[in-house]
Amino acid sequence: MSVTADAAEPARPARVSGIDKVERRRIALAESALKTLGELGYARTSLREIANNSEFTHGVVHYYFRDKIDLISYCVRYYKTKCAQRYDEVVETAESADELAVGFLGKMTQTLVEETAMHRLWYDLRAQSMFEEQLRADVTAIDELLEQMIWRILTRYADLGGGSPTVDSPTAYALVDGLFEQAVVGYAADPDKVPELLADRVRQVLPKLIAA
Amino acid sequence: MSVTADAAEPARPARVSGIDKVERRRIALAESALKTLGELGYARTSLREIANNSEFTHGVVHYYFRDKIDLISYCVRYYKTKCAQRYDEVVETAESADELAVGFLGKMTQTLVEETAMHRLWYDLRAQSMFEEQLRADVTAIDELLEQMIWRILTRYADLGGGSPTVDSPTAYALVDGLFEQAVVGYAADPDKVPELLADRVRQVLPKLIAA
DNA sequence: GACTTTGTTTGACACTTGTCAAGAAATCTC
DNA sequence: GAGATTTCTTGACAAGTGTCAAACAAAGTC
Repeated sequence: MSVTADAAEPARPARVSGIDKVERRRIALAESALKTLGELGYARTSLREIANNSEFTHGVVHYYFRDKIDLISYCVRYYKTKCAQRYDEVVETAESADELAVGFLGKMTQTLVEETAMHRLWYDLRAQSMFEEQLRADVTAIDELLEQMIWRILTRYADLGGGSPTVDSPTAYALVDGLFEQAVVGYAADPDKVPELLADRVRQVLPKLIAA
Repeated sequence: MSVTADAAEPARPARVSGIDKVERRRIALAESALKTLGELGYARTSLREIANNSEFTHGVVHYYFRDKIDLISYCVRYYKTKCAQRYDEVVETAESADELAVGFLGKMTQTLVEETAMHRLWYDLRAQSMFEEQLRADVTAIDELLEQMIWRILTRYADLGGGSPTVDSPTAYALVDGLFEQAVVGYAADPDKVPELLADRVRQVLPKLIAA
């Protein structure tokens, strides 16, 4: 799936390198926008603020994106491609249930700490999607992606342990996501001990979701 | 605990009925504001919009609340008092684990359907609290309240079943909350079947959280 | 009934927002 | 290098925001 947004397309000749350049600009703008969005949240982020925190002017933003929703939507889709395969390596290399659990928990706490802003933004945007239908499609797409990710981990974990999951995929995702969101919210208020607590809790819960 | 907000207090003589009236106005404004907030979400709700959807003018809002944050904060605290004892009756009257589970699930799906807007708002505000420190104290207070609520249910459920919980209180809350938030988000996109799915999933998970 | 306090309306302020358009600058094409 | 095209800057617009203050109405006090 392409991350190309159907933005305002100024009549452009068939020049491939030019299209690439446009796409690179869009990505650069999206990355800058994501940084600002992650810090300020959806509500307090304006196009001008995004432009100020970037090397571009606010006019450029409107040149590459039709409007604000178009930009945010593009950002969300771009972001999606980054968090999809976060745990894939762990899933593939682990040779025992324990090893998988440890690797998973490690990556989980790592991304909690290192990409807090992105996770904050994700939960913000998911909440916004309940009020703004235009965000809904992109948000549910990411949600499905994350659900599949958790499901891959859980089924592999069950396989390695010689068992099988006792909950379905959406349930497993909701449970793990509940723990993770709790950690993200708690981390914003006071980072101390939150990663360890998250790891402990997920470690406690995982075995309850499979049976021999 | 009082829901009195430390708003702008115009020098007021010791007239008790007057204080009550002020408090009643605040509550009326808060209720009106909550209705608008629940529909539009935090980001898109302005003081004027709140005033328009009420019987008051926008000046009155500022007369009873110092500023926007003061109003929202008051609303959140007021809201808290309403969801605290939602399941208390069920917990007290249930005489078997099954009866408790059925009652709990019933109330849960009921509030999901009947108070969708409030739940949407709650998840929105919790996300906002990650960006706005002024909301944090009120949000964590509610989170603790909800956690205690879930814990009361789970321990009673375990008691009635002759067992005891196998997870601690924050974990239990995160798990149930994850399922509930999934339902709220899903309900906003497409209400069909969501309540039943929620009930099914919680029913599946509950037994996994206790052991004989 | 005059007077003070309390409550409400109205209109204004300074500011930010998204959006756009006109033109300058850079880049490409021949 | 001339001319066409793409990219970017700048400034403006209308609309909406939170906040506030002055005028007005209501109610309570003596």
